[in-house]
Amino acid sequence: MAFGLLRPARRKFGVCAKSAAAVLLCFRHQGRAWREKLTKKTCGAARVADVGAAIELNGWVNRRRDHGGLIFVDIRDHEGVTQIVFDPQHPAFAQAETLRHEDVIRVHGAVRKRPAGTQNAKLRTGEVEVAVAELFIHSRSTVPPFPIAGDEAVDENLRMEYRYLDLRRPRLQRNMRLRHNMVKAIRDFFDDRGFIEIETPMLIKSTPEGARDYLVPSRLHRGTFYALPQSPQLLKQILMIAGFGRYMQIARCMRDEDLRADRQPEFTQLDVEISFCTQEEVLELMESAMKFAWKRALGEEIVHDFPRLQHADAMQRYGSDKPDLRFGLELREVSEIFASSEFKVFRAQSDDPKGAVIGVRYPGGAALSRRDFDALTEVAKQFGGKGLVWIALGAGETKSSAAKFMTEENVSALRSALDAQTGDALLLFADERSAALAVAGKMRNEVAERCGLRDPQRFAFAWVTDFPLFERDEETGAPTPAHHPFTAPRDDQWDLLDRNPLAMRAQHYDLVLNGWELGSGSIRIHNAEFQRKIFALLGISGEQIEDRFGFFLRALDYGAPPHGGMALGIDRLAMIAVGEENIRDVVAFPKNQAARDMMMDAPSHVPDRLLRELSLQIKDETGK
RNA sequence: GGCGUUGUAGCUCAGUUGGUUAGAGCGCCGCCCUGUCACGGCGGAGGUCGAGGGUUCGAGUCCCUUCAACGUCGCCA
Repeated sequence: MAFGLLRPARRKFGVCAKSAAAVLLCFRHQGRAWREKLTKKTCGAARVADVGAAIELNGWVNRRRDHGGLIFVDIRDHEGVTQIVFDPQHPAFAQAETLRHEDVIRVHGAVRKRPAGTQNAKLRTGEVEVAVAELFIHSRSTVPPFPIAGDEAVDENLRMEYRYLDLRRPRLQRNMRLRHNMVKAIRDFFDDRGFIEIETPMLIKSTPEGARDYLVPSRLHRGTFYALPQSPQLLKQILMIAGFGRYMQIARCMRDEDLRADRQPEFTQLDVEISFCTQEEVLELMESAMKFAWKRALGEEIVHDFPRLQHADAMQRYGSDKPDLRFGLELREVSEIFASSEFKVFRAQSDDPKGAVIGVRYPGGAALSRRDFDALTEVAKQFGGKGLVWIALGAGETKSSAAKFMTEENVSALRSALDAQTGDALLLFADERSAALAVAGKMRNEVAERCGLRDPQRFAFAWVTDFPLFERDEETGAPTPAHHPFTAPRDDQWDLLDRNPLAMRAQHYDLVLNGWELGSGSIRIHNAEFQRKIFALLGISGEQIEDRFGFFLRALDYGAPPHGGMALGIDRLAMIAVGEENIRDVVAFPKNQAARDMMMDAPSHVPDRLLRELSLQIKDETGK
């Protein structure tokens, strides 16, 4: 153990009198002229054209190759890696022998061409190297808990606890840079088109609907709370009323809900709002913004218009309001095939107008074993299904979990309905129509995943339009907003509000990318009277309306322009663009699944003094 | 809150039907090495097998409880 203590202590004072003397010696040797020509460069900069130049490099020790008589060190910074060479005759050699991973150094030296045959094509700087004249050690690193130089898999616990080290690694360096480029492109795009970025407050009023609010207790008004914004929705509408016309913001939003791979409690939205606009204008603008960002940040030209699907159409064809259009495998309703079937479960759904039998094709699925299909059935149950019936269209024979009930006519009708070929399998789901579509839609994605059809290098954007204005609350049966209560219905449908609100279509649109919902937008209600009617329909009393939304309704009373806009999840956008499957990999300091910051260890207890100032008292930490 | 996966050296992992002293690669430490670039060679240190309990002559391995991370359902207007 004594040795273990001695060693770091010695290294900590590595910049000793002896090496300082060596530095002086070095400068005397090189002469003043050389020193004056010294230019500072990044570690990704040196090229053959720089040969002979005197340069300064600062960075981390990425790798060290000690040949005893000759030491190579790869020095790394945000721009790249350069090989530096220590010659045994040089005074800095002894110091170079003490360098370890992640030590931070500065070197002065001469760029020189590498000897023939020793160039490294993997490095941008690989044709040259720097012959070190002087070494200065800015700081030493203890041995990192995981390797920094590569991108090998590391436990998420460790990565988040040592986030600054994880961020040093190539993958997150690349991800954060690409995210920046994308956001920069978006800002430039909107700036060019006359939008201005306006910041909206983080401390706002809690409004009842939607996600759970993060609350901030007020010291000056004890017993009351600010809420952190779930989105700047009402503020941006008020900015339209305030006459700003074209607003955008890269806005932080907070929602206190459970996390997922694509959800963090705080996240970033591209928030856009425009006065005097139509839905069509918003779609065209946002589509152009995406194309511009893709070109600038990824160098990829998206030439085709984004496909547009009506909500009902998306549900019927893909069983989802965020269909993944990288592949086909459309769902087909095959209810009528079972109209006179012996198969009671399917016939019941076929006969019931609310029921349906939905089929999905599984390319090459006939090769699956019974056991595989059993496992697939379990997956279907996890997706909320009652199960599934499978038909394997083998070359020799057709097998099925419902072979007893399946006639040859049934099979051939299904086969043609689903455009299936020999070697495919068919998966059938019978349930209430919306439930059957939902399960089949999830299974469609699952099948595509298994067939390798979800290529992360492909980007399939799509618009989903004509959402219903309201959905039926599953518990109470009452109408509840499909989007939010400020969404305008189609202009020709206001008369339905009193008669049949659930039939109303909204001027509401979603942008979808590779099966992820990137964001939603709508044309908003700009008439206080209509807005009051919507609140009333949602069962909010007059008193509550005044208490929660009074400020907003008053604003609407002073001449509100027609307006609409959209909000896009920047984190998700970046995640998909860089090909990650987890949002944490495009966020510098993410929270874990339990919403903890593992690096800072937040949230944490606070001193009683702070609580007293806020008139707060913790009653029971277990929350029971 | 429910369900699932994972947890063995600093890291990534292996560990057979329960059986002697728990292994490998990388990293780390020491010595050697003048053209490497995942440098190489020789030697060495390093383990609460997530934690607790149980079954057993004997548990990394079987059972129960629990903790953590991740995924997912609920939730996310």
